[in-house]
Amino acid sequence: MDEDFLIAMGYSGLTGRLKRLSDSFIYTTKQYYRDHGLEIEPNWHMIFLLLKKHEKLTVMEMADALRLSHPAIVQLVNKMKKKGYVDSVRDKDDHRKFQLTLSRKALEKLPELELYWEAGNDALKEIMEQQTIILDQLEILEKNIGEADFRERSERNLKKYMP
Amino acid sequence: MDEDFLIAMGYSGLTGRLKRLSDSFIYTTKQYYRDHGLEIEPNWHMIFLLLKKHEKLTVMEMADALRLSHPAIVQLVNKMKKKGYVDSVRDKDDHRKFQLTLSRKALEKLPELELYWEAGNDALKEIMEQQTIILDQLEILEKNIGEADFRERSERNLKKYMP
DNA sequence: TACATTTGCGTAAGTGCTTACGTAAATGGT
DNA sequence: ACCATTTACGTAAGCACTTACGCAAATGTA
Repeated sequence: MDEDFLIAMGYSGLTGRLKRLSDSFIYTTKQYYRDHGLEIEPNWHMIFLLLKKHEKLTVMEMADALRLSHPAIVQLVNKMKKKGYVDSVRDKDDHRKFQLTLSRKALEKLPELELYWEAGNDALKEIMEQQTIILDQLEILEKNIGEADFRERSERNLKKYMP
Repeated sequence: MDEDFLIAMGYSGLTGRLKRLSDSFIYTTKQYYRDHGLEIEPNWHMIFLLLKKHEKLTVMEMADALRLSHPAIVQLVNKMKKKGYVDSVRDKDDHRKFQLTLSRKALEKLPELELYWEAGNDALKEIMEQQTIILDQLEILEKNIGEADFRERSERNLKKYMP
């Protein structure tokens, strides 16, 4: 059994492979951070970079920018707050909102963190063999899914098989 | 805020995009199955197809074929057993092992399930615009990660930045 | 201005993977 | 034949996302 069955499956192996690949990045990144005593989690760098660029954002603005659900952001940000990387201030005009910013601690740590992320990017480039094809290909998938997702398309195609 | 920040991030957005894409497949597939009253979960089709091909396998053999950890298989298979799709028989020669097979119920349902999977594959082909580039590109990533994973490579690259 | 609707955020429960650890059965060396 | 090591499987805890639901604040409408 030395063949990778998911690869052998062709099209229908794609979704499993995406999950497997994504997880492999997440878990090795976690290990990487832990080895160096960094008290951050794998996906926090999205938030760091987002807040570095936009200064302050609300939960919904972040969810919108990252195309994630708002509870995903809430969970992420809560953990970052607990570690003291994110500050949260209630909006004066709209009391439902909280303006989120990078804390002083986050700004101080940022230059160091960026070294680790830079090394990660280099690793990524190696793995991608210095090419961006996969990024472009993913963008096509994302665009097509945006127009009609996997469920909708499956539904339509199902009619061909079940009259 | 109409730009997709993960895409705008370039290389460093890749891992987040893989996660997002993978999840989108998982959740829409779950919805798809639920809409049609199928009592199966998104990733069970890997097991169905694997056992269809190999008749009977142990947990470790499956983990090996799918390149997943053995607890992943145990969890999957336990749920499938609970729904009556998988039978488990203790190996006569090696009492640590269990030989897993598709149940009678699974074999009866298989032809119907395969229609739904076929429609899903067609959807996937649409999303991929009838091309296999992305599959080939993923295989390159998988191969390179197999040789040295993201953590190892990051570690090596880190030395360039931290003398 | 009163009231229904929308919006922002939060919590709960579910899914699926991982790593870490534990136990029992098989294997291997002397 | 014994004991240490390896292998197979299982369980527990953790992480990251989702959908579903709830509440309070803002908005829109008559």
